Amino acid sequence: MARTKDPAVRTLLLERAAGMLRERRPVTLRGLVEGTGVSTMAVYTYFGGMDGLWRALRQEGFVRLAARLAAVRPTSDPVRDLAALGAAYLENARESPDLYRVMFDATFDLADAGQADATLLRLVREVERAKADGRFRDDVEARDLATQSWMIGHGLASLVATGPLPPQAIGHAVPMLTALFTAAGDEAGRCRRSVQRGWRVRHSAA
Amino acid sequence: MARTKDPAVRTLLLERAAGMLRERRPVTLRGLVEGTGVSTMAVYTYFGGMDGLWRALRQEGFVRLAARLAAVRPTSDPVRDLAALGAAYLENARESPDLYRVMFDATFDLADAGQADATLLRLVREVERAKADGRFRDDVEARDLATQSWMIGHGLASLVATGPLPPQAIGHAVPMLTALFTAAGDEAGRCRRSVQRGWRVRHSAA
DNA sequence: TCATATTACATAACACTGCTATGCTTCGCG
DNA sequence: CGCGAAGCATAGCAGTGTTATGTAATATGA
Repeated sequence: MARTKDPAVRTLLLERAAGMLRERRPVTLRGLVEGTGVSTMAVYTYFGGMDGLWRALRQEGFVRLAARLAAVRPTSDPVRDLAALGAAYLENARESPDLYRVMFDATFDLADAGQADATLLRLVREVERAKADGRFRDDVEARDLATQSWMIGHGLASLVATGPLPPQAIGHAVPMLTALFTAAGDEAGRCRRSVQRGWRVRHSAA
Repeated sequence: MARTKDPAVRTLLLERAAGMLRERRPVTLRGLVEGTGVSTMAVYTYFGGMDGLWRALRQEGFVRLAARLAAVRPTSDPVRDLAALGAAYLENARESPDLYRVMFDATFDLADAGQADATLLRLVREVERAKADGRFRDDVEARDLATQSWMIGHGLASLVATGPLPPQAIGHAVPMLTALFTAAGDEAGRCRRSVQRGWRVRHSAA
């Protein structure tokens, strides 16, 4: 029909926006396109406006998060893997706290809800695997326990990313997840070892 | 020295800003003073600018939260009271979710940190009372357990206020707090009953 | 008591924001 | 081919927070 869009411009703008976010510079329309050679209108042709850019940025954040969770290789210990997923979640939030805040500050879009649901599904699967292994009681609703794990992760990530809690407070995740999984039926000592092992994988190098 | 400030104007603006926030209207400088008879400069003489207004609004939010927590009358069961504090916290967040978001969205100020610390102190005291009653183990750090309770409350309040989780998800607090307090040493059945009792006080009427 | 200085406040302008209207250019497709 | 639709640059508009300037009111010291 007519001149076609260049996908490179889209990723360029997205990358640049993420960079400005990381450097704590205000992400503004004119500041975004400055120096790139493209005009302010590009933001409208590719994102439909600044709202669309923020939406795309949130989606990008969820994609990165999903990649992080996918990189957690399952072992023979599903409870360990649950803790490893939590560690990956928090590591991701700690590395780009501003992006994390963008993901959860604005009121949720339907597209965001889908992305968030996909990441939650990863946790649900792991809980189900733990149930199949007899680690959790049969009456434990996988989705409930996954949601509760998420809430712990988000509460921690949010309070650290926003400022009220110092970064080292992330360590609170270990006893909290242990308490949650033990209450779900796992044997206390074994649970603690599993959680600590899953946690260390991600947080020992840092 | 000169003309003196009228404190009524300050509270008027603050009240009006809270109202606009509640009605989900954008809180803007000109929109704030429109119809009040006062000029835009009033915001600068009383708050030093919009940033100051937001700061005052956050502080107001913490004052309301503190009042809510103070309204929780201690009983002979400190674990029940801990749950009641959590319920009050979440009730407050649910009643004015936008104010809650304002309190925790922006990066923390020192003044906000002080306010937040004061509310946390209420939890610490309650945990210490439970320890004195022998409900929790002696090696439990009161401040740690209080912080963890807060994280659960905030994670829940944040995810509900922002949108990813539906309001009924607030019920997750009961099993989570039970798991946390049980892990701290409280006897499982008794803990569950205490938490449920403390929770019901606030959430049965709603 | 009264002059003075200081403060509150109103008006208007400024720099910035996101956005849109208007052309021009460019290329896909019949 | 050529026509028309889409990308895209320019400029302008409405809105934002902020600041400069002038004026009126009033606490304070003599």
